Amino acid sequence: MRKKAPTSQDVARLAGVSQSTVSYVLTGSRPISEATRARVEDAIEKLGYHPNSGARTLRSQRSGVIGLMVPEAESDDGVLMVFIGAIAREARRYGYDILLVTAQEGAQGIRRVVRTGVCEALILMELGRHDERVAPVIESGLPFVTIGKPDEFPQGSVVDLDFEMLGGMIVERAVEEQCDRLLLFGEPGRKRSRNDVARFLAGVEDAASEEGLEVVLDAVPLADVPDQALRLTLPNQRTALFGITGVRQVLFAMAATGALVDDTRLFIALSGEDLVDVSPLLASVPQLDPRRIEISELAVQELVRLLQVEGAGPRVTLVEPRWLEG
Amino acid sequence: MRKKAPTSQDVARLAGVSQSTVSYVLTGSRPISEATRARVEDAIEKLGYHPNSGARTLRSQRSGVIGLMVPEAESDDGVLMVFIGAIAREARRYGYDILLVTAQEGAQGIRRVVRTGVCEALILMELGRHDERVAPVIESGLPFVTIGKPDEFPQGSVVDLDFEMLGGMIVERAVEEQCDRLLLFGEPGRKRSRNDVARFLAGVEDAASEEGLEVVLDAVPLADVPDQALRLTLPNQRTALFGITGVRQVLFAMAATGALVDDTRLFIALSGEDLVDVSPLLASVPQLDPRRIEISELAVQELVRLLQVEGAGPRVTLVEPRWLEG
DNA sequence: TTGTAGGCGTTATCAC
DNA sequence: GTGATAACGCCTACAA
Repeated sequence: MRKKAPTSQDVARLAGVSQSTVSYVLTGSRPISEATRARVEDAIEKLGYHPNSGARTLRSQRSGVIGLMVPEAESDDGVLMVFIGAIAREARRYGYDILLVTAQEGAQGIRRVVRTGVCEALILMELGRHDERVAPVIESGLPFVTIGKPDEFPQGSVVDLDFEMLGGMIVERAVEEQCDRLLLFGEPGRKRSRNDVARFLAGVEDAASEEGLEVVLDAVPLADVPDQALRLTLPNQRTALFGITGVRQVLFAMAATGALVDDTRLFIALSGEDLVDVSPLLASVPQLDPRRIEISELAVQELVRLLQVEGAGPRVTLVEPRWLEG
Repeated sequence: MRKKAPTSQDVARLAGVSQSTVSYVLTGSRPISEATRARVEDAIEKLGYHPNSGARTLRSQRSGVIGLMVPEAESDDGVLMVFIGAIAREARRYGYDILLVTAQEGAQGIRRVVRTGVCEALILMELGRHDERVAPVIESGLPFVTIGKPDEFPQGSVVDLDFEMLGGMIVERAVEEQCDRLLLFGEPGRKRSRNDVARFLAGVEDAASEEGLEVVLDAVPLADVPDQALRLTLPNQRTALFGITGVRQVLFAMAATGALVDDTRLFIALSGEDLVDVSPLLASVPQLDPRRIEISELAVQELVRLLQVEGAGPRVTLVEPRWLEG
């Protein structure tokens, strides 16, 4: 048997004040004497009162809900879950809830959550280059933040990893580690069209030409990894191996061929995927932290700023990668 | 510049009917003549009208939002994302949206989304044995479905994998594959306290005693996998290796020691984690599909039934595992 | 078959 | 410092 939730009317009655006073206590939009505030808060506590979301939304035009546009997860995608969890938690810290909008719904879905007023702001993840969902977002006029830097985006704020710096950092590290060559896997060459990959490669190339480091792209096409893993290293050289995606496949193949053993000839560094689930052994491989939690939290904070600070304009925030040593 | 969304009033004006008629066209709760219905739908189309969610919720006490209680994702957890994505998509098919309620919010969070009326139903994932969040859910009287079978749960519906059958299936397969022993990893022995693990082991033990198969639990404690992988097999025996969690770690360690090669002595079968991201080589390992997508969809369908079918009672649905061959 | 009107529970503008 | 009161946009009896 579901009993009706108490209303502010009930609270008012119990506290012996008018209904509007209850409202003012809640919103704090008007000074209230200590005495009555206490009485009202008592009554709220006693009744277990929570303001009705529908009514509040209807009246104030603010739903307290942020729409999160999530990409279609292809098979297991743990990375995504890290973002989503962090976003949801951070949003709650500011009193907002997260509503999922799946990529599958497309532009139509955006239009729906916007027009119905379910969401008062949006966070967009993994936008394509010319994503059909961008138009309705901009048209809606709602504040939004994208995680992942699109090519151009003057209308909403952007939070992303500084991929260019990431490229510079791995080059720098390779040099420090006495390496002559840097092998990049995870198809960075072929996926150059992606904004983040392009920025990463730009960072690599800039730094490499400055340091005189040889860079080999797509040294290990993921499909052929098993065959090629042993050929990665050259005699009398030390080689740095770095990748952001496909890390597990590459390491697995290398483990199978025994290539992981010789660290006089091979320096491995990684980014992007959690490796402890692959093997505790890899805990000692230096990793460039892609800082997904920080990025998620910043995205929420930025959105809250756009929502709450009068006249706040969009801006771009790039988060610096960090070395995590085993 | 955010332009106000059109209201049903606007639609009514444009269609030359009363506001209530628009409402009736939308809800279908009253017969409408073809002529006016067409005019109204035209106007709706023309204005891009979507009914205001706040108003509808306030009036009807139904928000069209399902709360999804997600567990705290420890590091990368791709499995979770599969559930969440499938749940969100299926919910949309029935006109519902998914709102995230993080485990971190605890019982308080449940109470909040319930009392404020943001959610009209709940899906609960990964409940602990005596989860503090259960009480407020039951107290709320809202319909709910749990994914994962708790020990006892007469109040809400349950959808879960049939873990007992899973246990039987791996034993049966091991026997078919001429194996003398079945090694289980992923700490099934130690985690016997978990309901699903307990059911799985019960299934294994029943079938094994019937078939006369030797079963070894925790043969490979995950932490020691590298050392033990080679000792797994015995001469002149064929051994079946099966695990649900920690699959990647075990396989990686076995790859490194070369233990994967000899399939005359080893039969590997797995469940629970996607392995293609570890290596395409593993695509040929037979897997017991834990059917997460089906479970997610069923959970939503079950919840919709509880919501929409008058007098519908809670029920338990167990989904059968399936063999996926490479 | 359609229109009129009341109210869902808030917020916020008037008054006092 | 506090109390009435008018919307917010929709649903749904009640009339016609």
